Amino acid sequence: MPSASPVYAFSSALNEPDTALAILDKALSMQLDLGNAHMSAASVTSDLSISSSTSRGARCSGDKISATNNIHHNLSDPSNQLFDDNIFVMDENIKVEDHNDVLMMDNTNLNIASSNSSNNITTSISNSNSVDNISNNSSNNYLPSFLGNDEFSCPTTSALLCSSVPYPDCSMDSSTISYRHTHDHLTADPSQLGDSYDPFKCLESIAEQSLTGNFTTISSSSSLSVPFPSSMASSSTSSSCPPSLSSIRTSSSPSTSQMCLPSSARGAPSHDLMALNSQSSRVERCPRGGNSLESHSPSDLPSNVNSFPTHAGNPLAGQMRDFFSCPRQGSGFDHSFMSRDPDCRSRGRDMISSDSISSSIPKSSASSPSSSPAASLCMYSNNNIPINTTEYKLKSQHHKAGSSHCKTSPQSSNQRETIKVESPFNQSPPDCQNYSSLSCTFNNIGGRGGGRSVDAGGAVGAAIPNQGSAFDLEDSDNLLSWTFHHPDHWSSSNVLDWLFYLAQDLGLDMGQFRAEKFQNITGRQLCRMTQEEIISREPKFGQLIYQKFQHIRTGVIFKKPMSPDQLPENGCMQTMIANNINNNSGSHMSNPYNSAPSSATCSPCVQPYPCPPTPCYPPPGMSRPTCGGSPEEAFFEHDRRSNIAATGNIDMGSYEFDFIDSPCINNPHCQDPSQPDCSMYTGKLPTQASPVRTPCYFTAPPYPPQQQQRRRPGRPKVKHLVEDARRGRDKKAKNQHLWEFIHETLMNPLYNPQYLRWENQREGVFRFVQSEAVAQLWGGRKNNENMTYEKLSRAMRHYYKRGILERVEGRRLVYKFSIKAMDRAREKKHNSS
DNA sequence: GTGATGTTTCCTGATT
DNA sequence: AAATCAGGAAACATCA
Repeated sequence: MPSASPVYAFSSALNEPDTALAILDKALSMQLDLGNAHMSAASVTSDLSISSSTSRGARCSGDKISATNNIHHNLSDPSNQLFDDNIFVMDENIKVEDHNDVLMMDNTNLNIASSNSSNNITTSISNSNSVDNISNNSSNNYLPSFLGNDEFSCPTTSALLCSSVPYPDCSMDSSTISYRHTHDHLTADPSQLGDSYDPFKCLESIAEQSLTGNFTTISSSSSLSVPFPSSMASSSTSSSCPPSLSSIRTSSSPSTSQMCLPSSARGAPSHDLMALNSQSSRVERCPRGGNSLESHSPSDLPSNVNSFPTHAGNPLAGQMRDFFSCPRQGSGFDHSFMSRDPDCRSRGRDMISSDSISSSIPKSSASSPSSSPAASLCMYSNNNIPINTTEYKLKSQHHKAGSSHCKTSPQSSNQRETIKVESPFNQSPPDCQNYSSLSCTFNNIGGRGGGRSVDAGGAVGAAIPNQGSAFDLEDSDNLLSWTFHHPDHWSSSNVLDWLFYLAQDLGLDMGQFRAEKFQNITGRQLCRMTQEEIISREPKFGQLIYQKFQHIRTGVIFKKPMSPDQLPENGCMQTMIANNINNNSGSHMSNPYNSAPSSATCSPCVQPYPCPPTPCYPPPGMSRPTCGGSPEEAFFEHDRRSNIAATGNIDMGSYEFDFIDSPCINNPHCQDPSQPDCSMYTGKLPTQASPVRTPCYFTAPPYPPQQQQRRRPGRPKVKHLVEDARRGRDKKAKNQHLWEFIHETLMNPLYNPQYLRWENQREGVFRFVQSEAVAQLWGGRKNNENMTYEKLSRAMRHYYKRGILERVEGRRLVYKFSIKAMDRAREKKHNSS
């Protein structure tokens, strides 16, 4: 513990609402990532300050963990007088996105708790009522080292600079810190700034440093503890709101919870979900869902709600990501793996397999399956334009049928016939391989634009993200990626997602859950593992894992595709999902795989059945003309559906064909003209006596492995397949050159230093910090979800010849812009400004 | 339609 | 062992 109470740079400033908001505004306008600093500041100030940061500060960090820890820290320090009885704890999962310069705050679990005793300080990290337990909880990886836990992420550079919070283990060195040469107050060692320290100037300087590229790198290896000028330090104020702020009492603990709103928010309904932004936006009831902001007392918090920081950002869409800082590596346990932040996890994923990259970065916000409180934050710009409201649903509050967005579905989903197909995996584990080419879709009710609920092995239902296409879901970090594939086709990351999903659903103690033992296990491998083997990896929960996995393996249920007349008029998937949920209001909620099995057989391909590429996988008993589109047609359908999902015009009544999982794709065997016709398909179902028609297609098992034709080198021909894909794409973004994108990303404090960082900006030397994450960003820019660092790096290497990049010998992931490229980048920036 | 340019995809092999 | 690097080859995307 630090010997003296830290004086927080922003604390006193935040005690003056106008000043606080001004600072925050400034930070926001600069798109500045304050990292932990702001939250730290917010957390140690009074409720008044928190109310400011509720709307503004979250943008800066999203790292509630440090806030909590700082609260803990301060409460533990009897000399600290900064607290009174009204402490608001900003929970994690706060994301703020910046759309058109207007703040949008968006959080899955905005828990505003208050307490008048330290023991009730909410921490949904560990769900502990005891503050002391927080630091002792082994599952909490994020505590500052001065609390006795080494797993703590250092603040960002800007946070270090602008915060006087002592981070003993977070040093600045020449590779991480650049100061703008001309700023006097930053040219010196920050620790020597003393009374000259000015948070405004600090912010300004950092922003300029980040955005202008006019740097001088200096070396400093000292740990940073910027002394705050005594003149600015002051103790916290009372719990009551100052005249300039109105007060909102939160629902769960009205006696103590109080949230001070900027005066502009006065009159807003106290129990409605709000976004607070006193200066650039107003607060109103959300028009769509009517969800309420729920304030939760500590006891209200689900035990597992914050087991992982939820990455709710959407970098692929060019939006701000949340600023969760990854836990630091290197203490014997790979916390990047534990982290549900895909950025943090990407390292772990990299170690797992490159084929799991597609889910490294979410494309859409989606609540964690276990997230309980719904939150829908609505922000309005000054011109009353609603800003990209994102909703997170309560389990019981999905899109209501008949809402303005959905017409009522005439057919409730539970009336659909379901078919239970005994999984061919229900045999002893070694048999799994015999059916390895099974390509089934688990994605059969939601379709594009709809979420899904899943059952992690018959556990419980899950909240369904209401937005995003199926592909979004797969890509997102909502732990549902495994639902897209048959267990035997799970990648190692699918396995991890399932494990974490299971853990969350069952409320397993993450501190004891050794999911990392399955880090390199694919679904097939898991399929082959005996109970003993699983238990040997995970002694505590191994049996449970085994049982749940067997449940999934053997309990695959497919639903019959709906005929057109069963579809909602406008094909609103949300309606269907809502109905599905509403009609499954029992304890087992809307589980597409858990419906009562039916003896009904799958009807022949109901058009517009998206058939798999033929001649490989027509559903058994189906003729090619009905079902068999060419691979190109199938691709068109796929692409068309993607577009539909993107536009919200959802075409209904079809299964999703799992292209990703299709063993046909890139499988020379499949394109063998000698392959039997679809109807002749010989793959066997476990119950061959009563073959059923399902969207689950079989092909001859690849075992014993056949001699596969070697693929010809080069990019495969997919002529005419991308016509649809072209539509609607942002040409400008799409045509951006890779090197320009890289440079732009480097200049963006949202991604630098988290994804990319300068090694020497003046020289143009930079390094990939999270190579796959950058690749995904690039892929997002180009609407190419299959982008990998491997491919990106190939494109980068082409630049060597063209004189855009220069080789940096001996250093992995390090590249260097040529002078020519740097000049061009400068020129471009100059022209654009 | 064509060619140029800039990737993208896949590959083999080497290096770290 | 896996990630990364290097670079060939070919296909694709876009633009002029």
